[in-house]
Amino acid sequence: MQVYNTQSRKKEELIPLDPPNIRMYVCGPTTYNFIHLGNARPLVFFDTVRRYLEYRGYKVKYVQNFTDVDDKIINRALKEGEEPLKLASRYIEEYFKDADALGVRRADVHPRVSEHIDDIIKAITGLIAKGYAYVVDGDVYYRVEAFPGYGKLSGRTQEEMMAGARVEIDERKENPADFALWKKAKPGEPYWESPWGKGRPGWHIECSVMAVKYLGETLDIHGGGNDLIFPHHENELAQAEALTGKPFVRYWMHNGFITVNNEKMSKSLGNFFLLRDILAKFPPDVVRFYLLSVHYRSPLDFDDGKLTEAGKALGRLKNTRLLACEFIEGGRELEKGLAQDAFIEEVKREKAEFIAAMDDDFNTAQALGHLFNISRLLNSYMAEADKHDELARARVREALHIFEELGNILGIFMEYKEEKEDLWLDLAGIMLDVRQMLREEKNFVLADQIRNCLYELGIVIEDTPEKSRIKAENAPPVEKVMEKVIFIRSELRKNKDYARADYIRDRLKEKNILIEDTREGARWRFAQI
RNA sequence: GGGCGGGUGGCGAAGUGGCUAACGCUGAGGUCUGCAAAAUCUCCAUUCACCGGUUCGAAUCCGGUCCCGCCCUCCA
Repeated sequence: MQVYNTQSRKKEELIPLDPPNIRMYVCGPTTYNFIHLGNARPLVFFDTVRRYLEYRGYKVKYVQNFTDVDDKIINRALKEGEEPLKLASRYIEEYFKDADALGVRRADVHPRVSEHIDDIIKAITGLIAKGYAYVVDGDVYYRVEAFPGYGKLSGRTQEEMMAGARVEIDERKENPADFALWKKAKPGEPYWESPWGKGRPGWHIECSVMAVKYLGETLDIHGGGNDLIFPHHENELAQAEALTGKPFVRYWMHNGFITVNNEKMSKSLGNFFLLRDILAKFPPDVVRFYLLSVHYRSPLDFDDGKLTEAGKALGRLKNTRLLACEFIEGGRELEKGLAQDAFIEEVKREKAEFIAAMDDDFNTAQALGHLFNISRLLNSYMAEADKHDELARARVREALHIFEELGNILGIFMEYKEEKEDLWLDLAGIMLDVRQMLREEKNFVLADQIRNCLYELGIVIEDTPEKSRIKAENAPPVEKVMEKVIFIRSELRKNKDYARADYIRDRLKEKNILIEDTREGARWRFAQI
């Protein structure tokens, strides 16, 4: 496998320190708000990396931190009159709601800064002892000059950084590039006791400490957004290597930014999208699919139109899955080997190419292309094949198995909570049955009226030789569906088709719905039990 | 100012020396269908920002020009 390493700026063969183990650390959010789309990209991408590495036989230990001690949290807590740590922990819970929705698996460890203050103090003490840090009036700074490799990740020299530096110069620092390991607490701020007085950790030290604590002195993969390269990861590296004397990370991976109308997403521009708001408009699998449809190192532009398009594209894949499931329904499992033929061979070729694409620096966009190819192969095969042929079913079963296996690496085949029990489906089913009767007696006018009624509710009917199927993006409210049912029944009565009108009434009764005909029209209610 | 990355069809987006430049969306036509929908088939870039160069051969390598994004400040 090839992995692009930010530090060397080229793709390198992935060789873990201790195969088959892979130790992976990804920087998690600072929890002072709901996460936004920009947070979602690394989440989904590195979750996919993890799934793929596991698929390839690696044993992955995955750690993702929460920064729950930070100036932004303190400021926000101050405004809202809440305890900073409580606020942070509240948003950690909210974080999990969003991440779960996107199908992001929980990390093996989710360490929090607030629970590692002792480790951090120990690390800072060690850095001071080794001459890599110094104390100034309750603050502790990292001595950049003492670490010769400083700048090797972001690829810049200290002189270069000086050139365009906009950092205000703190006269107490030995060198303007020195950064805080420990910050003295101002009045009213939360603090922990330390050898240097009351204070809290600086921004970068927590990751070095927690990564080493849970994964060892050398990680295989360390990931995060592009913007973390400098200063965050540069500083993490400087701290960790100064302390351990070992290489901190073998492969640095960074994802590109999300833009909105080709502008960086930022609060000042007012083009900030909370994941929560997006998930209110689009299903989570569509969001996940969209994030993976562009190579992770490229910028990804966001707008509703693009997500709508992604929804259609993903719909193709999901439809294939549905068709294939229908095709193999009820069939027996055939022995392997029997099913081999040119079709299966082609599917396997696409699978091999999918894997080749993922092996090449996790090229999810290209991998998706091969998934679409399998989709087309399957659809074509099913269109030609006889679903009563056991052999054909066995082949479809095998192809579907491959299709789902690959889709699950990307995490785009989410199982929605079962809607089978939903009342609207029963109601639509009754309508469908009535429509079928009407079609059989060639009453297409009314049959089409039923289809249109359902369509207005967002329910699509597709007729096949065997049966008709119902699809809906979102479950329509029962009241709306009942409105249509009553309307159709009244049309039937107008046509003096009382048998069918009664049929509807009887079927509804089975579902505990009573119809009462009045002079003004019918009304309905749930039967008392 | 310094550093990094990028400009591919109507749109999105892969491809980094040689197969017909993937794949998705959109559009056109055909098959299927009572009609639809879904599915399927065919078509839609002689061309990869521009100009030079290297090479038998370049979207892909080199040089230059123009444009865009990101980092250098909290940020995923």
